[in-house]
Amino acid sequence: MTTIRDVAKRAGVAPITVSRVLNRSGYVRPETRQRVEQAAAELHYVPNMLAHSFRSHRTNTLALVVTDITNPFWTTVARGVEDVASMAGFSVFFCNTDENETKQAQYIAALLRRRVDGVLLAPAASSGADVHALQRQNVGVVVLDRRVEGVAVDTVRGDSVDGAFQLVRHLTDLGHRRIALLAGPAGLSVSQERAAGYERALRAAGLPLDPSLMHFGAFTVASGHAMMRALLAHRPTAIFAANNFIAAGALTAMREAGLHTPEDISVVVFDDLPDPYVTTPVLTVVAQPAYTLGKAATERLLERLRQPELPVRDLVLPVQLLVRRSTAAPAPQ
Amino acid sequence: MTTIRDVAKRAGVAPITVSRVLNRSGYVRPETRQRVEQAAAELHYVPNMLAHSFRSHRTNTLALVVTDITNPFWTTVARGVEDVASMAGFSVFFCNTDENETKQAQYIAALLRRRVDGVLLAPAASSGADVHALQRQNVGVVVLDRRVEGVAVDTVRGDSVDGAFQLVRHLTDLGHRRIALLAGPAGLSVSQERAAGYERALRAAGLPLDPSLMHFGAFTVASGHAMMRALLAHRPTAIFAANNFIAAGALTAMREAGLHTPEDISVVVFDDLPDPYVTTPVLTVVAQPAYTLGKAATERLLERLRQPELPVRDLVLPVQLLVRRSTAAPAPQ
DNA sequence: CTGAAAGCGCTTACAG
DNA sequence: CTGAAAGCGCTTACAG
Repeated sequence: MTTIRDVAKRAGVAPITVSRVLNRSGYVRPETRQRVEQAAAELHYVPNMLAHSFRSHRTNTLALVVTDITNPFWTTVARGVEDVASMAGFSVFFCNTDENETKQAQYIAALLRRRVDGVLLAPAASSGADVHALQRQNVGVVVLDRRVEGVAVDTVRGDSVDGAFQLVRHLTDLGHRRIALLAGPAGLSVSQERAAGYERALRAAGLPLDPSLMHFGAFTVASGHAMMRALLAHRPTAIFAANNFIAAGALTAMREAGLHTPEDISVVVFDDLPDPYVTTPVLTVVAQPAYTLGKAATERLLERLRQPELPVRDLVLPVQLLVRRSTAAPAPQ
Repeated sequence: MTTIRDVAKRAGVAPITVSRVLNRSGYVRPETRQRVEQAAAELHYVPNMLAHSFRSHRTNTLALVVTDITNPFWTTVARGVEDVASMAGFSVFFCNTDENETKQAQYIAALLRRRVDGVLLAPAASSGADVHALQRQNVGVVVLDRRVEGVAVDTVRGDSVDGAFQLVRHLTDLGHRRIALLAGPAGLSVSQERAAGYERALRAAGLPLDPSLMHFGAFTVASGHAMMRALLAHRPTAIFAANNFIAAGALTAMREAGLHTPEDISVVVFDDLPDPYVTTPVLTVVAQPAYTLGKAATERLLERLRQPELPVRDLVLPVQLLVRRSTAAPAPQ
């Protein structure tokens, strides 16, 4: 394996000069630079980034920790992250926690051992412990999609309260009075905020909160299915699903019960499903700018790596209501 | 930052003994082991994996290079990879090439600098150059989904010829005679093999090959849309889409032209769309065992890292035909 | 603009 | 079962 010393020898310079050329650090005479570059090329020199990182305390590595890599929302976020990172010369570890705190803690521990420069974290729980562990070791952190308690940390997320409010107001405007909420885990800020938007819209329409219509579960197809089944006896005329996978499960449960949308029950959803999956978009949704979210979060993280003293910022991105034919006025009683 | 020396000092042993305890390498007296473990815990010692990797020439890192992280097929493969890798103590870099050879070469170069132990590669082109570059530096390689020319390398993939044959035979059995092929890039083995299965099924039914019904493009929604538009003038009664995204584009083009499936045109597709996206599965598809594919490929890679002299193997996984209501007999002329 | 020396934090290769 | 010495391939911190 050829090393920086071999290159230096062939170019007739000291190793440190080769290092300066390769990293564009410090001044090198153009003539010298060229000799070094030629020597490196001739020897097919492959820099050992491990040695570089070990010595310089910089790995040029980020990690993206998400809760479900199977969800197109996160896949799209991942593309935004990947594009910005690779453009800046960073590689990205992807970690999938399945909304599991233990898995998350294990990943964070592994990332600390690997000395990643920064982490983009979609937290599986609202505890700030893992974020704190990272910050204590000087790892940059940006929290995605959800908020975390007890630590000062950059956050980039969509506007859950407003998105939920818009969706549910659309239903109340259509005349619905029995609107159910199918939310994610009760402990997550996104669930709470989407529930808050739901409640605000009901109040604005002068409707009472009915606890039998409000369900918390998980952001999965299975949970959406289970919540919808439990709900059917309470005869809602419309449902608000707090994410796309919950909606998918709920729709399956409706179909199994012989119910159609919007004739029997109107459906609105937080999070769109991208193009390839739905050739005919049906669901009324609030679309989050997922790619932009990944991009903005990564840019913020890189910024923070350059300037660690930057004041913490909570960036809330606007969401967009897309009305489609899954909603209609309720059937007359 | 506490180091292995600090731990050694506190435990009253030499650094190498700490190393042996932490890596479970070599014999250590249980008593000594315990003292070391306690010291490490008390000091909140975080091993520096960079130093470890640098010295031992082992990074415990893999990379998964795919062509489109947005496609649920690859997402599911990724889960299989991630699960096996993390269980074995490996972290995974995810790289997305967008079927772009240049991007792929850049990623491979970066992975070489990072000294990953192994790479799972879904090649963007049939050239074996990048595989060869990895092998030359003693990086383990398993090729996914597609074959590559001119190098001996492990391969794990679905049975494209048979899957295509089954789908198209299903159409010929229904009585279709004008069956179109919407394939991916002409240069990829998957495209060629799916075209070969298509041709074999037509021959088996005594049908001629009609070049005006055979189109090659890309594995994208846009390409499927464009190919379908070009095709409409030729009045096929059925189409075989070589992947799910091509099908999605084709269906949109059909809808824009006022055509329905299966009344106007029957549709069969290589690759399923997973649960959440289609509450009512409609398309007749061949489903690949994507999770198993990722799992099997990663297991094979880890095996090869342990035994580099293993003979090369081409593992072809069976696929499964799922008949659904996107297919019917052609309308009488 | 360039270089000699030291050292990052581990593991390898011996030795006992 | 345990340890002293050397070294992995770079960059840091000086020096000139």
